[in-house]
Amino acid sequence: MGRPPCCDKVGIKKGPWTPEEDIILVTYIQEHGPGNWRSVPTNTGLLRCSKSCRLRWTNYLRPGIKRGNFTPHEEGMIVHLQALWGNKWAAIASYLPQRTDNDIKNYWNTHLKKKIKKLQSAFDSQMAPSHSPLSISTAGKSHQNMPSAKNAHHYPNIYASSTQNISRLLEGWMISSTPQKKLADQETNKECLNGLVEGVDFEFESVLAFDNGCWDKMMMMSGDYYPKGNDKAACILHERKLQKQESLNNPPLTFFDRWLLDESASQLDGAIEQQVN
DNA sequence: AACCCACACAACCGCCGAGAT
DNA sequence: AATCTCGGCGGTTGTGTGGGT
Repeated sequence: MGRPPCCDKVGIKKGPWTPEEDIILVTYIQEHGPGNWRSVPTNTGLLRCSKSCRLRWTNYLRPGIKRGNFTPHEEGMIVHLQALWGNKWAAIASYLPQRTDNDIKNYWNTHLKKKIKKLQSAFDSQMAPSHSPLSISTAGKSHQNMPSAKNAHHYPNIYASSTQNISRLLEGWMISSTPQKKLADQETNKECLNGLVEGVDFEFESVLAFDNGCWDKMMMMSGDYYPKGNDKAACILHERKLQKQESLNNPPLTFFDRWLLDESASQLDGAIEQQVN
């Protein structure tokens, strides 16, 4: 068979990351920028495989990641996009700034799938399946114009907050007042408004505004996509990659916008909220 | 108090594509 | 053209937590 997975190597640690490991990883990435993951375990002394380091950074330590409950609008976005594209989590995540594909995938598998199953059976009992807007999509493989992907609770109070702290520390490393930070501020505003319609709408619009390469630009500024500290050649190469991605990453939103804004979308949100209550 | 079980989610695995050699 | 390396993605698993009995 093929070569053994990198994480099967002797001496490679598995399991939950400790705060100490996180700090080592974050410190290294602060100095060298994300990328070249192969060299990370070697240079940091971390007993983790490169893949594990990359995932830890991408899903948890990367600045600007929002954790915690999904808003009804985020739920709605996920449901619509899943229906549209299937289980293309990375693509869906590209329309939900601050959420990782892993987070969305988990949320779908643990919450939304069940909710929709229930709702769908309720719909099915009342009308023909073709009228249901809630069918769990098996689409995805057939969609050629997909946007390309890029992108402790076990110690919820202590560890999650330590991760947040690391993220906050990193915000100082980021360029101040990035679009991402503005979004975080908007989110804070929204939370302050505590469910007021204005606040929710504000966030919703900001989500829809993530078009025309905003995401890529944001990621560049956050340092996730841009090879900070790497040599010039790597940067040029990266620019080329970005240009190439940009042409793939920005599907026309007009259809999607209309979908999200049409009546069925609000019906769905209502249905979901009803199901939650 | 002890056990069981469902849940939530972090982390891993396997596969794939792109780029380099 | 073939092979290798790296990084990304989606599916799945492992494990701690909390609620119920």
